[in-house]
Amino acid sequence: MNKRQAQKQITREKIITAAKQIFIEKGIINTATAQIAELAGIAHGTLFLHFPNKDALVIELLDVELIKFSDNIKQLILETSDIDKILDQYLNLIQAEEGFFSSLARELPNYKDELRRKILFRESLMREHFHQVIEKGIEQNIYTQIDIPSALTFLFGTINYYLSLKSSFVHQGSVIEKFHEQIIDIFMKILKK
Amino acid sequence: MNKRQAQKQITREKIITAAKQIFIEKGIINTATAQIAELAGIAHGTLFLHFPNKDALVIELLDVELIKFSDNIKQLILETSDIDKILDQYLNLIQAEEGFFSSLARELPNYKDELRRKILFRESLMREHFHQVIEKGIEQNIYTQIDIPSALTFLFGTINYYLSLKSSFVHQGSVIEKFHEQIIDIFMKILKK
Amino acid sequence: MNKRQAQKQITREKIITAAKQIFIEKGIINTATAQIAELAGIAHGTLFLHFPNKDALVIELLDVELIKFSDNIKQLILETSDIDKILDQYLNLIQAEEGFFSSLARELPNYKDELRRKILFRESLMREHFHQVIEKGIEQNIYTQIDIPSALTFLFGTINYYLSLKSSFVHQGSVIEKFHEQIIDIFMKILKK
Amino acid sequence: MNKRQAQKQITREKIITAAKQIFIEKGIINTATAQIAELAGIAHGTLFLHFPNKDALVIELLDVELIKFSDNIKQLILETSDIDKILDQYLNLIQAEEGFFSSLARELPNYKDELRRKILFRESLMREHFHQVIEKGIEQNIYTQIDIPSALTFLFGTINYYLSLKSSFVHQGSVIEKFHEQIIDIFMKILKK
DNA sequence: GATGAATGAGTGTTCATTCAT
DNA sequence: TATGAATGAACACTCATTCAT
Repeated sequence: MNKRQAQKQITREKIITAAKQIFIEKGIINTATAQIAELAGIAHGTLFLHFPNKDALVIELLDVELIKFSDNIKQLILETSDIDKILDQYLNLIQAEEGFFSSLARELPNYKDELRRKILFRESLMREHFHQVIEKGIEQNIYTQIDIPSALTFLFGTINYYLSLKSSFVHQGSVIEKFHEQIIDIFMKILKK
Repeated sequence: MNKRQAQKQITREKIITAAKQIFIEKGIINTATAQIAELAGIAHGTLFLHFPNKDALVIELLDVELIKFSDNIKQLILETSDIDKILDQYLNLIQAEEGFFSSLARELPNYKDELRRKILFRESLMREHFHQVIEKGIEQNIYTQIDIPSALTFLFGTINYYLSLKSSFVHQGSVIEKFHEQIIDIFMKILKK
Repeated sequence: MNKRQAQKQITREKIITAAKQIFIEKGIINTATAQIAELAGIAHGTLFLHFPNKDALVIELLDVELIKFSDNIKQLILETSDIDKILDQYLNLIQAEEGFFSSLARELPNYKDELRRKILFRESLMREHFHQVIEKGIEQNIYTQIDIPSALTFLFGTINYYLSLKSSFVHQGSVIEKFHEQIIDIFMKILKK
Repeated sequence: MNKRQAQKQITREKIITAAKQIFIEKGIINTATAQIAELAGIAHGTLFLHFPNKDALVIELLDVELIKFSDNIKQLILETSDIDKILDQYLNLIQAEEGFFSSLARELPNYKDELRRKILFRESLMREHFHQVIEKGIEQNIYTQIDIPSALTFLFGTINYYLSLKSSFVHQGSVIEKFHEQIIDIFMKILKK
């Protein structure tokens, strides 16, 4: 990569970084592109040189984060097949980026169809991982016969609920940390024979 | 109430009715106050005579609906103490106003603190009702010893999740209807001894 | 009309007047709506209260002027049936609003289809008047047998050409005045037996 | 010319070619320089290495074309001195590049003074050719005594009118072809004794 | 000579709120 | 009490031109 390309990459990352920071602090929907540019330390127009429109920036921002997250999860599942350990690590990963996931949970229902579908597709990949592990557990007679998709919606729905209303559950600190054990307990209760 | 007050009341109700209709169709956040006024058949300025600002209108709108809903729930609980029957009826009530609750679930996380707190307070009253019934069940050795608040968050969180992402779960028709049985099944599983 | 309506009408006219002035000075296409509002002495947003968008303002502006003009022409044609006298008066009328017609000739080809069609429809009404008078003259054996539409296109085309390139034909003053006689002479030559 | 100069010349021609294509398709005024560069297959900045600004590019583009055209006309006039034959050929030449001349007629009135003057100077050379032929015809008593400049303005004005409003006269195909005969007929009528 | 990333002023349009009528 | 015209800051996006590489 020559200096030109490197510089471009840096600018692009400055935009993503600024956008992520704002996304976490107050959400992207109600943030002007001019503000993002200002925080990134670039001209307003420059933003549109790197992203054709605001939506594309949001997609990129979310994609980058969610792929990182997804890779971590895959790794996680290779290491163990104990649902409670996986779930424990999963919650730790969310907690590490809780600001991000909290914003995502809040804004997701308001995204345009295409964008929402994209994000939910990533989530469905994650569900897939969990699904397989639980399925194996059922075959091995560790867990009860259960409608796995419904059980997972309970799990993801609950986590989503905590995240989206985070500021109502905790004044500061992490919601996920606070309810970490309860989430695991209840979910394991659902799986129990 | 004299004639003037009566007239004022009528106008106020026209606004609330119009706002509710729009709230259900497309949410209030992305609706201009001018549109609400137009649908209500009043002048734009009149709206601000009855509500100091847009937020106050939203508060009022939600309060009216949620109180109605809450009253129904209270009634419900007096009639039976079977959690599955209560839950069944509870889901029916939500389904009857699914457009409303779907919009609420989508918009709630984006409301300003005060408004969100108000709404969640109403929800907490509902939790209270469920809490008592479950507690009694535990005492009577029908249900297992469990952290009731956490279990309820699973319940409300899941319902909220279905509602807020309704359009991703069903193309038309009711999400709650579609997942009615699963919700009850999983929740009863949580309570089971 | 009450005071409210009167005030609204005044504002509307302020916008039209400002728009017309700018239209004459430099054309509307390359003028920002903000500049029109500023010249009109109103807030930028107010402009869009009176016209849903810039195009609608242009349409209104042109319609008002062209209807005035058209009415004058109708009157003219009732008074005489001598083509040279009618043409003489026609050119006087254009000259009286030469700035306007010069801008119109310059911008017309660049308008969007619908708007251009609207304007050209007004012009076609004018052609109609001329057509009838010439036709009568031919029947009365005063003018030669000729393809009237083509002859009129020569007339309107030429006037349009002078107007659209006005600043290339005269440094100041009126183009139409300068070429008044030549236009009539050549056109009468076309009609001559 | 060394290799470097040759390369420069090639790039310059790529730009002109691309610009001409766009000029014909949709006019230059409403086309971004970036698009021209893209079509030319060069970097955006390179364009400004060859032309100090957008206007200079337009000047060059038009100059190249108009000189070609002018040379054709000169040739034409050497071959015959019948005005109707010259005019016939002249219209054929315009028709062969009708897209170009239509764009020119539409945009010309909106060019800045200097540019417009330059273009009109080329046109005046053409007028000169016609002028001489007609003058000779008058001396030879073939045509009537007439104000030649005015007559020519009728001719050029009319052609310009057809070209600038081309899309209003024909949906597809050539305006000039459609009105070819009428233009000649009327113009010959003007010259007739 | 060629590149292409960066600039920043400018565009038409929206909308919660105010206030004279 | 009701009206609705007016406000003006805010928005996403464009584009001719510059300049470090």
